[in-house]
Amino acid sequence: MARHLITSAIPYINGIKHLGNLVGSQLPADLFARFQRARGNEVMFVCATDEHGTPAELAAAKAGKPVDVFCAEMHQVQANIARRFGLSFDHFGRSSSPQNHRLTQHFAGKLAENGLIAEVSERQVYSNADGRFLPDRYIEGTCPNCGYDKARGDQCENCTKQLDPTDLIEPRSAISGSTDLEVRETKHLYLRQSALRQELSEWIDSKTDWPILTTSIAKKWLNDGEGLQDRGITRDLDWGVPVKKGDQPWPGMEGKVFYVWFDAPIEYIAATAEWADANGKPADEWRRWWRLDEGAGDVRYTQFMGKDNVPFHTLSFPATIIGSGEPWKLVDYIKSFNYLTYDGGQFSTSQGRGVFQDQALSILPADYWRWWLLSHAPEGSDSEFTWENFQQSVNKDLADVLGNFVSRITKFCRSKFGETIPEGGSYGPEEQALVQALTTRIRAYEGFMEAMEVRKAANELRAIWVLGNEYLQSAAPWSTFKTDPEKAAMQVRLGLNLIRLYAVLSQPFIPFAADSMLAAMRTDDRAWPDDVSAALDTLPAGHAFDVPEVLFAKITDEQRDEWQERFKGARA
RNA sequence: GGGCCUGUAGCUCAAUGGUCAGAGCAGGGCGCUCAUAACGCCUUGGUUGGGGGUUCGAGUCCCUCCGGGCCUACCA
Repeated sequence: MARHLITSAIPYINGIKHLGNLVGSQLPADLFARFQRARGNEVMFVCATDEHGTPAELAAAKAGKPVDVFCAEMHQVQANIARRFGLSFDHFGRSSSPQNHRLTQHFAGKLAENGLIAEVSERQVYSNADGRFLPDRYIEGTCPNCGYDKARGDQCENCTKQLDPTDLIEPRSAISGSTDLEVRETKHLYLRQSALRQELSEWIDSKTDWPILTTSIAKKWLNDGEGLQDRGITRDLDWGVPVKKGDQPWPGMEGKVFYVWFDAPIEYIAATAEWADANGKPADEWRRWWRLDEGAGDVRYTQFMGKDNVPFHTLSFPATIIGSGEPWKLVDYIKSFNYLTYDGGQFSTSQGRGVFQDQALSILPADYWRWWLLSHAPEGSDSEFTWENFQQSVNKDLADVLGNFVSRITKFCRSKFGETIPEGGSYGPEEQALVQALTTRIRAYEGFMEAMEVRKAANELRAIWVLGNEYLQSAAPWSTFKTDPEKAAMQVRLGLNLIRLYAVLSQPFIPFAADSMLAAMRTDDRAWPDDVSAALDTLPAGHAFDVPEVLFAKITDEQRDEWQERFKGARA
């Protein structure tokens, strides 16, 4: 039995995410996790909220709440949304957990022991009015290059010139607008990634099967300019993991915390530890997923993320792990995604453009979104959400092809044989051909799922559904019933068994509908169809079932128009 | 500016350098009547963004131009 460790990029805490965040990491990760479990493999699927950093502090302040309270609340909100989308995390943790504090401090201590931490004294902008150091992009002013008056300290959005905050004319805090700024000396820890460049480079070069999107971004950072640069891993903030060297104080670093991007990936490990603690399991239960010397030798580790996360997962986090000198599990495969765009533009949290996760769930069941998003996953390039496409795809694939199949066969059986699987008859050539066609397509489906070819897997699954309609059309039990009721009984029995088969195969994509289908067939047999012929004998003659409610109601033109209007911008 | 990705049917996408560039949707025709006016079969539709080159052979490799997107290290 294979063992799969699966992590999804951890969503930031500062608000409810839009659909792009869902399709870029959590949803495909869930698809893969569900598939591997369905195949009988052992799976550890973890995710968490990413809770540290300046934006979290500012969002909390805006909400008028202490940051820890704000994060605890938002964690619950996000956990609830994730549950309602059917995201099957074994644990949904928090990067602010005590487990992550300990592990982050542990890694920093090991890196320091190995000479991979440098203490650097630098000058940063401090805002007296805000009482905090300001990250470059939180400083605004007039661009010295083009005169644009809302240039940010890292770059001018108008002329795209790279800037240093001290270049700005009349700089002010982007938070309060205060011009009472000063440059202060402050000391920070840097992770000496440059010292690990060769090792990282060879490691990346060995990953020849990774998506181009993943490796090209990594190589750019490794080779651009002077090569991989060291990265500051501490910040002058109140909220975060206090800087410590293992469990010891770090002289000179009092009052500082680790940089969010240092502790966030470590949360993958910590979330697994949180899982063990939450379930009353001893530490070796989680360590067997992460420590090569404690049982993780046969684990395959797959990460899912949007392309913006790639540098941290291909370089910074591996540098942390390799640099620790300890046998922690490195990622085996990184599946990265492009962006989902909304009606020709970007989803925008600030402008309320596009559909947010809570809104999506408030208008349609999760499976509608799961199906559309996964079958249109932005694998090769960015993909676009439009209401027309969404309505068309969902109505056709889910309502017409799958839902109507379930409806027509169950209702036909009820009217001719009652709500019990009918007896009699045996397979002819048509049924043999169907089994053969199903087998071919199911094997292809497995291959695509194994390879995380999400769109291709969706296409194949849809083609499997279509086979059911093709069979019914040519078998025509409504005709055979008139001349040969036994044959019609066999055809109907096969059709009803297809519903269970489809539920099992479709469950990674549309888990809620799959559950409804199994419930209607009054079975909980989720055995994977390694033998298709046997799988179609699962429900025997005499087995009672229910005609289910409409599985997928269609999206009407009126609904589509209303939603299009409602979500075009300026969130209520 | 630099780097990377991308451009294939009206739309969304496929195609280890090798038959006539294929699917789904949309459009058109026919069939069926079990079904959510659903399903099935057939079918229209292409100078693969433009131009040049390498090759026996290019959607695929090279050069160049045009369009779209992303990244560029203190947002995460």
